[in-house]
Amino acid sequence: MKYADIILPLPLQDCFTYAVPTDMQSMLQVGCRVQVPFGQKKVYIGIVLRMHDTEPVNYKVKAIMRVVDSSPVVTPRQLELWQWAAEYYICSLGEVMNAALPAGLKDDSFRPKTETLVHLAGELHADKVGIVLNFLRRSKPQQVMFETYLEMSGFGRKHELTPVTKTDLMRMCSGAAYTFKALVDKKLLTTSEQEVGRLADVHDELVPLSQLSEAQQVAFVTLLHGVTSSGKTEVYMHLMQQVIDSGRQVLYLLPEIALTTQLTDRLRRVFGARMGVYHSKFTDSERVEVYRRQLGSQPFDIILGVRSSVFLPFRDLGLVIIDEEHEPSYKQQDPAPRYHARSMALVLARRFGAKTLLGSATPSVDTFHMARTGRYGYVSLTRRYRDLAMPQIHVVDIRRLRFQKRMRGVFSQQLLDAMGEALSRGEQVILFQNRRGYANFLQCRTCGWVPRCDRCDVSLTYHRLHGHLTCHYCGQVYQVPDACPQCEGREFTDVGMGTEKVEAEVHQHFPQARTIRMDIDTAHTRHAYEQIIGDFAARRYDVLIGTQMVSKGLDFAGVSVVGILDADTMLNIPDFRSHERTFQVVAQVSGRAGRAKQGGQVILQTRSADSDTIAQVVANDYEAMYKTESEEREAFRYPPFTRLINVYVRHRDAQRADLLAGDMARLLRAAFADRVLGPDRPAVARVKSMSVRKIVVKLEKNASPHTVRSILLDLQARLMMQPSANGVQIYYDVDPM
DNA sequence: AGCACGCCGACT
DNA sequence: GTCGGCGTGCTC
Repeated sequence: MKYADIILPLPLQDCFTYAVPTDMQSMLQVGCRVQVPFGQKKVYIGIVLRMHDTEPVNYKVKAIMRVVDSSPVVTPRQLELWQWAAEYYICSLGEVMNAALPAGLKDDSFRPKTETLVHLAGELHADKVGIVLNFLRRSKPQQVMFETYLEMSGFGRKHELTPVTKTDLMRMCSGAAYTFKALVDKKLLTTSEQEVGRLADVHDELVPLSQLSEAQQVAFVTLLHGVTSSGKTEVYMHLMQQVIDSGRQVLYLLPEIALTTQLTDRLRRVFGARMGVYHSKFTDSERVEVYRRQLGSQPFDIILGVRSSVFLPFRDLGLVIIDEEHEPSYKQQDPAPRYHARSMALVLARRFGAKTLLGSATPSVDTFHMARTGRYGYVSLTRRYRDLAMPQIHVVDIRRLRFQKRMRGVFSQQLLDAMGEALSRGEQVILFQNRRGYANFLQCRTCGWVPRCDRCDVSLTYHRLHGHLTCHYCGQVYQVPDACPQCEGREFTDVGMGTEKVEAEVHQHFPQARTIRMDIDTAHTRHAYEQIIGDFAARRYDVLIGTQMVSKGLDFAGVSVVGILDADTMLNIPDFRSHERTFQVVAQVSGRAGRAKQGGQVILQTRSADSDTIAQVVANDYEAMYKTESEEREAFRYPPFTRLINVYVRHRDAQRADLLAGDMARLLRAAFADRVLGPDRPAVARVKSMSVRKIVVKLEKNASPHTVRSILLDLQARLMMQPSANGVQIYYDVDPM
């Protein structure tokens, strides 16, 4: 075993082969981290993928500098999953490594957290302490600190002194660091370092699970289609208990935004310290600790985590729960690997022979299709927990109202009336508007000019609060121009409406109402997000105005009215899933109403009042939505009847992007015939100064991912051989969302 | 992804 | 005459 193939955390297709120095040969194992030189001066931490004796030809191998681990940090099972992901999502193993390992395992920066313990110097006998105190008389701070230490350690009261941490000591006597140092220098106190975990200790008392209804007992495998509040979490907890009792592990996946303290606390009360939480908002060191703990002999029985927790090491996984399985945020968008945690979790579960449970009130058409065609089991929980009434949805045709000039800003009279009544009864209101900012964009009154981003093909969003314009694609901030660059006009109108403008209009109609906004601008951190939710739940606000964020499983007992200001923004997105999305979002947002005792009402404003989707949402008829959607998708060959791969061609120069995308499409057509669509300009055709073109490939469901990958990479290589292909970037999005 | 090598504009 | 712009090509 003189050579090792190493995965480096880079977007490079191949592994790199290094020589294993003789002294390392006995200790090196597949899955261990190694430190290797790369290029002229770079040093990387890589993962051993394979060990062998085949001497590479054509280049001189470099040697491994250091073996970081004495035992693997990536198990053979994980490596298999990495390879599956790289193949299926057409990316490099290095990119998968980047997604799979917390940063602390990639850059060698992780140090176990230690704390300093303070002890009485060994040679200092009890009878000498009085002398010492006398001796310290001249320095009051030193005397105080020493006395504090004696007090805290139980000196004179106990035989065995209690360990005192330096942090606690300093806090108790509010002493200075140099005072402490003086005591150590005088050999009165000594210190030692002790490793401590960052993971908070949990000693909660565990509450037994309540008896489950009959329907819940049946739900063991498969798609759990349960309306909001039907008690899905109870079912999950019951199954989790069974699985951990049998000694196997559970992975409970949640979309980022749904991982709230509410849910964590609830699970924590039942499972206590047997559950670990893996969340991107935790510090990297905390994530490293969870990761390492899963490798060790005492792993958590349950991992509650977000997308990336599918990459954690598991010893014996018995159950995977994918909650809110329809959530698009399970799909990683930008840096490769563009993986879908739901698909990865299904693969992971299959490899372990673990049961999988997909839960949603509004399942994805893809998952529902699998259930309908008998490949997944199906359990429906139709009764709302404690038989809460489903909210009533009233559709308001704002197209007609606008035509009749009967809209009052963003509000219909009907919505204003409902809000007014609710507020006067002391109830709360949620307004949903899937757009941040104040106005959608600004427009010159005279010539119609619209400020756009320099680097992206989008109009800029006006944020009145900060008085500036931002690009929601690259984040670039712009000042509002004094005059229109086209006609020198000085007046601008704001077109469209975002959450900020909605809030301003609420103030106009209800000056006394206390309002709060929730979108990425106001809830950028987990803390800010939970603060808003907490404040609203505690009734410190009357009206919550938000984007998608407000739709996620939050329980607000005081809400009786939900207003959806403009359902069309979602409905008209040019994407084959836009109707499914609209149904899901409206259903989820509506679920926020009627948690109150008397059942709430939803006012849905739309310009497409006669569309099928709106009718289906109003009737709460998921099956009808599924039927329309699946017929349409079967006819036009979209998922779940095909598998899509988006091929993106990117170039600094727009014309070259067009040209090369055309070339790529021709190559693709030669291989995949009429399964190829495009090239097209995506909705945003230029991002960060790069022009983007999109080609869609629709493949049969049974097409081998391996074959598809090799064909695509082969075509890509052929494209890159053209001299004109200089500077082009090709990337793939498999199963795009 | 980095980083070095390499060939063309504004400066001590 | 150089310093440095970022185009292009390689990294075991």
